[in-house]
Amino acid sequence: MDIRTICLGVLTLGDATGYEIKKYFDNAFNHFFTAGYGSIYPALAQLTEAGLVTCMAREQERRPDKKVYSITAAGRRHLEEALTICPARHKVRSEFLVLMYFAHLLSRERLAKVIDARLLYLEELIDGLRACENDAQATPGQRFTAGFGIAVLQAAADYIRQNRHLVEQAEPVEAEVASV
Amino acid sequence: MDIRTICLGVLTLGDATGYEIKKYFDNAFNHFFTAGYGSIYPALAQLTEAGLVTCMAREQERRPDKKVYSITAAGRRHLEEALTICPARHKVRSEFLVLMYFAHLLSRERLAKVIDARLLYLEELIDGLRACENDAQATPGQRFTAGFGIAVLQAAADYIRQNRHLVEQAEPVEAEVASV
DNA sequence: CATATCATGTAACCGGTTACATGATTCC
DNA sequence: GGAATCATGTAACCGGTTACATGATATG
Repeated sequence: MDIRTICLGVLTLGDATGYEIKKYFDNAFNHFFTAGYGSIYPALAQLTEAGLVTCMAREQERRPDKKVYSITAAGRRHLEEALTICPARHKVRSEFLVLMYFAHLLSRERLAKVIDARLLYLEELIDGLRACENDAQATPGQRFTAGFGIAVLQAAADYIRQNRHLVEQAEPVEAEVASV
Repeated sequence: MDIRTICLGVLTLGDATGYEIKKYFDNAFNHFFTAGYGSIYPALAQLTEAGLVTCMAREQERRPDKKVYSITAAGRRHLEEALTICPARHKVRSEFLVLMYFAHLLSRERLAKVIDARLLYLEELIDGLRACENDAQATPGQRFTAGFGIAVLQAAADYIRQNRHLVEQAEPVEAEVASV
């Protein structure tokens, strides 16, 4: 599944500009999918070319024209097809956990800093998700994914707090200069 | 942080071949970092060229020569530096959660199948991690990351079981043909 | 006065994935 | 007999990231 498909999905929730779609990635999808303007604008251009969305330019003074995209009937069909055949993977790429795995190669300061920063960030994310979950307007899917994020991120934070001693109490390796 | 750095890290745990390093990615790193041969072998070649590892070829009959890699002193220094300056991100890319977010666009069958498959896979992963966690030989970092995986994946599985009704009980959208 | 928001886009780059190529041995 | 394991590698591809380009308005 690529970013095009997700843009199409967002447009089923209402017409939107690229700028507005980006906000979905920053807010709702924050904890499970990311995309920058460098992906979204080209995706929208490709969708337009393929006839899966239409674009209405609204002139604005002293600003780039606002381009409001709408999904077409062909776009809806395409989206349903895509959501039916795409694999349902869940991929994690965690430099944080790599650092924990090799914790014995890090200085105590670095280790503590990395862990503290991670905990701080997790709390931020969780706070953001609570707002989504409590939104009365949210669809079931939106509530489910927000709740999922809260549950999983909270479990991560709890685990880190309760087990950081495992890596922090171990002796850091002194780059083979320890003896002699 | 790229795959080169992780290969270097694995080699601090003992000499290894590319094939053996792949096993780390498949077992220990499974839940937080992936890499295929197409990434590992070129990484090892680049590390060798940079003098960060050395390579001893062991001849084998009727098989490609086994190449055993060892980290050098320069490699250790490079690794420590890399682990000190690299960002500690944790990135998720979940097609599964995208599907849940747009659950109302999926058929009931598809939705149930996706959820069941995810639960099954989560249990598999957790079982694999328990073996790592209980390994008496494991370093603190290895135990920490395995425990982390168990905690987080278990939380995910529990959440899905307890809340799948949120998305499964909602009416699927009938592609705007519902009325008329 | 500086930062955030609104608003769109392009081009180069990079790194990882996938597919291909080869082939014997051992276990079920 | 078929699948899994051992064992290494290359080349094309693709998709997402980063950096660049532009610039007014509103908020603190």
